[in-house]
Amino acid sequence: MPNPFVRKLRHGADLTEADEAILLDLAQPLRRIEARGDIVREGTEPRALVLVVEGWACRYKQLENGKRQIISFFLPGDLCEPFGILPRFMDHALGALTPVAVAHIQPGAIRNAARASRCIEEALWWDLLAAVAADQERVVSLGRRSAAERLGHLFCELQLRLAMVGLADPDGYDLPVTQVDLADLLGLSSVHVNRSLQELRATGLLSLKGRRLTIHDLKSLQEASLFDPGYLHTGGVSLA
Amino acid sequence: MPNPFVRKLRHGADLTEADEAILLDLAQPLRRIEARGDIVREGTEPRALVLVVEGWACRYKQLENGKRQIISFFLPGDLCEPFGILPRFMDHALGALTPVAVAHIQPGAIRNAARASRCIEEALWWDLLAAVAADQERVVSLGRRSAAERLGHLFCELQLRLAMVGLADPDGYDLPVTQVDLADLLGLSSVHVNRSLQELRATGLLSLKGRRLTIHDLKSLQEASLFDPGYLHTGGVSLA
DNA sequence: CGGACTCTTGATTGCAGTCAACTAAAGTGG
DNA sequence: CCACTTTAGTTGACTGCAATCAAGAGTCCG
Repeated sequence: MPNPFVRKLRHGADLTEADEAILLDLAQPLRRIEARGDIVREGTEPRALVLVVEGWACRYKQLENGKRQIISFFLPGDLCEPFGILPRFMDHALGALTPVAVAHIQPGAIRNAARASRCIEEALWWDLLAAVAADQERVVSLGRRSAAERLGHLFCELQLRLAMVGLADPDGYDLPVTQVDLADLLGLSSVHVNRSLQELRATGLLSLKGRRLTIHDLKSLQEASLFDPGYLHTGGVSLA
Repeated sequence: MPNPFVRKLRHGADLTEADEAILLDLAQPLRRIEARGDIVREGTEPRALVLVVEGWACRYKQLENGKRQIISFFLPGDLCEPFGILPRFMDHALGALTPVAVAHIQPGAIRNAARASRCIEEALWWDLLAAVAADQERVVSLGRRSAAERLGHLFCELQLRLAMVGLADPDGYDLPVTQVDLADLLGLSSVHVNRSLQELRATGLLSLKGRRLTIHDLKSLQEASLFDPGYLHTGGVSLA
């Protein structure tokens, strides 16, 4: 299986073999982090962009009052910050939800790759746009969707994103996170996540057993969760 | 007063006069939209990036169930989408909260400006990072902060952002939006916003009368709202 | 076979939503 | 200039979703 980063970017532009070689080169030396470890701690000065190659990670913030909010999930192939730039310091942390392997990339190297190939540039911008769209859709979930809708919506989103890197079957995928993680992403308590999951199972639209999520009726689940399958811009973008 | 776009970008890099001239040129022909009108409707194909020059605007999504969620506020000087790219279609709408004046910019023109000057490139990336950070902080608010904290946090954020374009006094600023708008941004009902505002006024940290917000004790308000003044990266970024 | 998570369930509490009525302010038009 | 309308803000009563607290069951793993 090719590198998930390359594999995902193919959805954003028609990459040539040369393009793919450049990208593959970027995603090179791997660092492994154990489950629940921090990839980058809050408040530190980042030295490189983080690309997730294996496992699931997240961006999160630990509040003074003890609560945790996960801002985004990162799947294999996901860049944890916008390409092209490094923040002066981390205003949030990057954490591993499962054991992960990451690559560290210099923004300069990515910008060079983008300059070298119009397709790479297009693909990277497309990826950035999709990441931003997913985060914004999370705002909508947190603000105006019920607990069950939030869960359903997330499951639809993950189905799409995992499919792009070949990690989803047509009827579901492995969901290697705990209910506490889901709660911290969706702004709920873990108890309420548990009850809402039961509610979803009761609809017959999906099953969740162990770490395996099976979606029996994606179309209906999307409707029930107010999910718009187009928002990740799977159709690409235009550099205009 | 100089153009707010230029004025804001000065915080992200040391722009030369030539840089500023280029940016000013981009922000040129103005289009006016009445309060509550749409700048760009959801589902349409955008033809240019939108830059807000005067007035307040927002990104929002209208749900099937009738609810509205505002995803971000845009102040004078704000670009409504990441520079450098156009989405194929709008998965959300851009609306005017007050009468606004906007400029339409071609992503190609912006990318050219970024290529022409390292400082412009740096400033634009810094701006993108700050916009993303603000959106992400909103996720934290929606997920894990109480109603009063959300309001207080927002007021602190706006103080900072407005100050960057010279639209805030040291002790407050004009807040030209309704309580319904605030509710739709913060994921609350307007009734609850009203009550939480009274609660905030009762603390003595701020007053809000008519369209004028006065912050009596910014430091305390920041602490009460779990606000981290550094998160907008006012210290700049590094292209590394 | 502990021990530590994770998940599940029950009981209770409370924050925030909904519904509804009313006030105040600001237009609008005859 | 004054009825009339519209919009924004305020208040009260009630409801309900989701948080919290607490305890028990299931699972994984050293």
